[in-house]
Amino acid sequence: MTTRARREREKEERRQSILRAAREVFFENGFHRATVDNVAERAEVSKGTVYLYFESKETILAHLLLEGLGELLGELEQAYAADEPLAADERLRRLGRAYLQFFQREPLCFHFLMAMDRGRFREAVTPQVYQEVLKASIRGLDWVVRAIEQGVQEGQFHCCDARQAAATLWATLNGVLELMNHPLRREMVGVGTEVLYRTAMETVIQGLQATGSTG
Amino acid sequence: MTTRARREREKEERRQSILRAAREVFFENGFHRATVDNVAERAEVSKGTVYLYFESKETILAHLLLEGLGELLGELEQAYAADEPLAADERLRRLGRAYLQFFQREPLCFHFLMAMDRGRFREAVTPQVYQEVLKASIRGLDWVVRAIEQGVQEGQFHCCDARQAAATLWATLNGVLELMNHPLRREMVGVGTEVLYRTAMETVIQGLQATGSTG
DNA sequence: ACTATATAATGACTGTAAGTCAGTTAATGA
DNA sequence: TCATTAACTGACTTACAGTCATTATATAGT
Repeated sequence: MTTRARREREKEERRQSILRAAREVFFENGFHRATVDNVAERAEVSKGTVYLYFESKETILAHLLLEGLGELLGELEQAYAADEPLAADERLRRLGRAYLQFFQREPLCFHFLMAMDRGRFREAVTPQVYQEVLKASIRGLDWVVRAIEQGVQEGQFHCCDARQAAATLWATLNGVLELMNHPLRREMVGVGTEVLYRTAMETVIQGLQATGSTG
Repeated sequence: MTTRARREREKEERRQSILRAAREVFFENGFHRATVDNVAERAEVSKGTVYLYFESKETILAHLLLEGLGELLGELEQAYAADEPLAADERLRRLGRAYLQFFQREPLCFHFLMAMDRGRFREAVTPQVYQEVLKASIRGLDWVVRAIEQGVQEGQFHCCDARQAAATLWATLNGVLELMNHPLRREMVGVGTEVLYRTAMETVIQGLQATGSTG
């Protein structure tokens, strides 16, 4: 009975084609202007079918985010690893840059990641999906934690708690991305994303290197 | 013709009472679950009247945000000023704390401030209102810039561009607030808002104090 | 006091889009 | 071939933002 296997494969393909359609439609029109009917049309299925595969419009976006986070994790791993042995601060720079570049490339992911905790989304997405997103975030943060722990062992960093320090860096990068997301905000700071990113990164790294550091 | 003046005062009172009603309803049910009918009912007017005073549901929220930002600016001013002369780092700590406490007290404001740049809101709010929010943000940031400039002059801080450094601190605090906004994220970092705030603040301050600082 | 005019307020109505479900179609296996 | 199950459909329901023709109220002139 190999039919079962084929059936499942076909279902997975449908699912993927709906996700692909959604990615296109959400990207073209923005999430809130895109309709589920648009997605259904693009995927060449009926609206009912879309709801057979996903519980809500927000859930579709959540699964796009999960795909994206999987990719990001791979890129963070690559950034962490290196042919030659690396100093901890250099590892952090590489991780930070990978993070920044990923979300500049995938603005949908960033938007949803940031909006996930809020009203409409928090309610529309099942706890399982939410947990998966968190798990991915934690795995991402772990690369930063690891780099910082290396720095502490090598005597380059002086923070008490590597996880807190990692969270600080993470919060900073998110803040920078959020701040730089809109042209008017950018104007307000009077400097481009790249420059602010570098400033923020170096400031935090130097904070970690300072003796008597708190984190 | 003093009637004109009274008329205008009455209109302003209506407006305020709608805003008050909206604040209550949005706070109780969350913005996305609250309906404009709810707001109208609470304010004891019809829905049509609400739309006579505000262009959209989002615009109401935007005006609540503007009210809040006005308050925040006052508190930042208070935090900056002091009876005795203060060191720059202490000024930054006071500003940061005021910022944190304000948004912990007014989660609606924080949510909207963060969501403002995104789809639905960006489109629903007129450029004027958006500009006003930005102007308030800039005025807030200016206090931080001022404190950092003081630190540079006193030789405590070593950054090239005070505005960039201020933006870094600002981004960091926003990131911390965002991160700590949800219980599950908090669990992920394994530490409370207060502790992460302090870590982040001290890390950035030490980064500014480090010689050869970038920002 | 009476009436014309302007201003403010109303709520039934419209439009849109998410989400549902009774019914249809297609595939599988006996 | 036919019965059974799984997959799919799209017209329908529901909910809510936003509109606008109509009604009510206040003001000013006579």
